[in-house]
Order: sequence, then structure tokens, then C-alpha cells
Amino acid sequence: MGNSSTAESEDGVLSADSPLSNDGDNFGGSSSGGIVLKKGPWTAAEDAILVEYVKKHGEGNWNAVQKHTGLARCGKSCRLRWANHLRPNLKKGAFTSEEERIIIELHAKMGNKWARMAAHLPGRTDNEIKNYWNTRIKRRQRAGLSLYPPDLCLQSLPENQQQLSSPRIYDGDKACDILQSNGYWAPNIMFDSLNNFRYAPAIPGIPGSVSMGNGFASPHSYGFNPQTIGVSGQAREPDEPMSDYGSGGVNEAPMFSRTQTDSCVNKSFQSFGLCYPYDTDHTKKLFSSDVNPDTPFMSDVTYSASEHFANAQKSELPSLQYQETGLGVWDPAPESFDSLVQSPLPGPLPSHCPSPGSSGLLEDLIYEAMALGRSENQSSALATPSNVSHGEVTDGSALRTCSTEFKGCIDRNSPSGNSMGSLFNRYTPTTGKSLEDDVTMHHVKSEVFDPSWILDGESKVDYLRPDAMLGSCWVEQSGPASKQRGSMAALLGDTSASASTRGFTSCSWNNLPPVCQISDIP
DNA sequence: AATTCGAACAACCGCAGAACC
DNA sequence: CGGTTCTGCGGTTGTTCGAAT
Repeated sequence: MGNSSTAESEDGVLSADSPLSNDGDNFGGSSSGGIVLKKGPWTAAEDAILVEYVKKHGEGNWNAVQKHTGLARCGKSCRLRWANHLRPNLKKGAFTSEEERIIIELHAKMGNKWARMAAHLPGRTDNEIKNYWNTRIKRRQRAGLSLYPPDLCLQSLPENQQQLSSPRIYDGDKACDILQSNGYWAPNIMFDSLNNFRYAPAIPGIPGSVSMGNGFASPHSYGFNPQTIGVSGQAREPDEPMSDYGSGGVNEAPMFSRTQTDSCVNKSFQSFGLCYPYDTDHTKKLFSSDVNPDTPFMSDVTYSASEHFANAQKSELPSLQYQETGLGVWDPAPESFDSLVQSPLPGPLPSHCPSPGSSGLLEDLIYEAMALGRSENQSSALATPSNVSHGEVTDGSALRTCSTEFKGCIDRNSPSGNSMGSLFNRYTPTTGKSLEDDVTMHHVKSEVFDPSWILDGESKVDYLRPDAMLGSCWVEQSGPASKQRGSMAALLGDTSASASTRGFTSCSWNNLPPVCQISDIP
């Protein structure tokens, strides 16, 4: 198995003298022994041939198309052409607002399961949906907006979920599998090391608590309580009209963004359990067994976190937990869905640290780091970890515990741990207190930052720590590299770190130093 | 008017599971 | 039961077009 390309190139070959093998519109194509398969755009003639073939023989056996018709296309190409353009009942044209709404909801639940999503959108193809989504992501990333409407986010954390006992979803190396199955970059160095490593304890009551050993792919990562990510005065797509979802109130506090930063950052997020919330296996489970695939829409089905965790060992929750939520709940205005999604731009950054836009958690860290780098002196005045309680800016949420524990586990030795700690601080549920109200958080972050981590121009980043890994990834794969290099440098301590990060031309963790055994870490 | 940029779309590629032999 | 082929999926890349500069 797994050799379809070869199979197709061999089966789908066409003799060079075929009347269709060269119509002057050959975009290259593959050739083997004088047999040329055409690539590139399909012509009307080719379409007609394919349509005729399907009429006669039905769908399937696509490799036979070339054999029977002489069409200079491989079976895979035929299938794609048919599925995306030629099959009947295909809807053409722009997505309707209803379709957009469905797509967003589906994506919130399924992730990048385009084919499954397409099954819920009659006449639409997975490719269409994928393209739509990808362009939407790009647009929103540029605008620094989150992908999902606040309602989705808020509903994703039903109140009772806050009270759920923390699902300790630890499945050993499954964490790695989950990530990889998501198609996300999963640093071997991390998972190899962390298979037996509970980096942070599960936080009771905090689904998605960053438990490094088991929560890497936890969809509960949205447990980074959306409500607490205050957003006001946030960036908004210029072309977006205000919508009900952007009109203020609670809707002004959507989830934190995981859209602003690039995929690498997202992947880094995932590495922390701040991941994309969906799990492919999860969706498989949901739709293969729990949900009638013919169900018009899966939001008819209630997925509670407790149910999920009762049924799944892995952290397999849809990204956004609906409870008693149907389509009607999120009923946007007819305008594009884009207009419904709030920017996650966290509250005002320190004046000395202008943020070009919302960036989401990690990017916030970057700006934070920038700020720190610029105000090291100021920070140092407060920089004794002992005078900082990671939880003190919170109001008793479980995440405070998390922060505290994280501090205990990480901050001692890791500057990145500091960042992680501040991360926790920043996104610790503050029960309604938006971040703009939490300017003190910046102080906290500053306080825990310890420039002494840079020693003789060499970063003391502890590569044992997943958070320490973040930097190299951001630096080269995130947007404006130069800026983020500097940011990363600041995050890691100073320009020496920046220099060190410049060496990274890829995100491969293989470039990192060997990992020590950390399985004995309690 | 020319250039640049982004959005939308089309198609290809590699991988993996299913089906078949 | 193992190998091969087929099919489907998701990611990525390339092209085109229109708007903005």
C-alpha cells in the first residue's frame, strides 16, 4: 500500500500517440517510456471524455478511465476532476452565509476534516471548503482575528465544564500520535522525552490544563478560558462590518487567538496543549459511532466534556464544546462569517511595547518578551521570583494552581518556564476580568523574567522543557522573521539568544541538543 | 498605465486505509 | 496472510484575476 502514485503512473499511462496525449496544452505531465500523462488544467474535451466515461461505467475504477478512453490523465486526476467539477449537483459560486456558518461550526468541531465537512454541505467539495477555509485563515491571521465566533468560544466552555474533574488523559505515546495525526508538527525530541513525563499536573477543574505529558493534543486546550482573554479595542478586519458578535459585552471576550500566528506557532501551541482543539481520531469516533452520519448537523448532538472523557482515553474533544447548542444558537447576520469573529487582541500592551495586532498567546509572549527586553531595567526591580505569586492576579481559579505548580516545576530553571508561567498568569481565568484590566499581569511577567538566564552569551534554555522549544520554532517560521527574532531573543533573554536562533533554518528539533532522561521527573 | 498584493480557485503530491488478488 | 492496487484525504503549490497603490 501507499504507492498510489506509482500505481497511477503505471496504470494511468497513455501511449504517446494517443490523440489526447498531446493537445498543445500539456503542462508537463509525467512521462514514462514515451507515455505522457497530462497535468494542469483540464480542457473541455477532457471533461467531456471523463463525463462520458462516468456515464457509461459509473464512478470508481478511475485508473481505467485512461485505459478505456485514452484520456491522458491519471486516475487520481480523473477522480479529482470528477469530484470537484464534473459530478452532478455540484454547487458553484460563493458560499452562502449559511454555508459559511456551517463550515465554521464544522471546523470548530472537526478540524481540517474537509471531506467530512463536505458531507454536511451538499454540492460542495472538500476542496472548495478547504480553499475557503485556508484563505479565510490567511485573511484572519493577517487581521489578527480569531477564527471562531465568540459564541462558539463561550459555549465551548460551559459552566459545568469548569467543575469537571480534570480528565487525566494520558495515553503514553498517544500524545505524539494525536499530534501527528493532526498533521501538526510534533517534535520528536519532545515526545520521546515526554512519554513518561508529566510536565505539569492535571489541573482539577481545568480542562485543557497544560499537562505536558498527557495534554499535548488536548482539545481542551480551549480550557484556556476564552472568557478571560479580554478583548477590546481589538483589531478588526477593515472590511468587516460590525456584527452581533462584535458589539461588545461578553462577546468582546472571545477565546485567545490561535490564528494570528503562523502554523508553527500553532504547532507550538499544540505542543503545550494549547493546541488546535480537535483531534482527528476524535472526530472519527464521533462520526463513525456516535453520530449518525446522516444527521443533518452534528450540533444536534450534545457533546459534553464529561461524556467525551468518559468515552475516550485520549483528549478527544471537539475544539469547541457545544452543549445544547444547535445551529440556531449561533445565528449570524447574513454577512460573511468573518465579520462575526472577534479579534483576540489581548488588552493593551505596555506603551513601550506596541503590538501590531492581536497575536494570540504566543505572540503575546513575543511582545511580552519584547517589552521585557526593552524594559529589563524596570523589570529587574521587580524581578525576584520570590516576590511574585503566579496566582495572585487571579482569583482562585484552578489555573492559579496550575500556575503555581508550573512555577514550581519550571520557573526555577527555565526562562521559558517563566514565559510559561506568565502565560498561565495571563490566561488564567480571572473570572470576568479582562486582560486590559489586568495590566498587572505584565508586571507579573516582568517579575518572573530573569535575565540571568543568559550566561556568557549563551542561552541557558533548558531543552528538556517543551516551552524552551518554542523559540526556535517561532523565530524562523513566523511572520516577520526579523521582528520575531528579536522578540525571541528578548524572550530568551537578549540578543545573544537572537543570534543563536538565527541558526535555525527549520523547525526540526533534531537540531537541538540531545535530551536528557526526564522520565524520572515526578 | 504599470506594478504589487491578496483572494480565490484548480490541481498535484504524498500518505494511509480499504479492497482486492 | 501478505502483497498490490485503488481510493480518499489533507496539505501544498501554482495560476488567475481583481483591487489597491
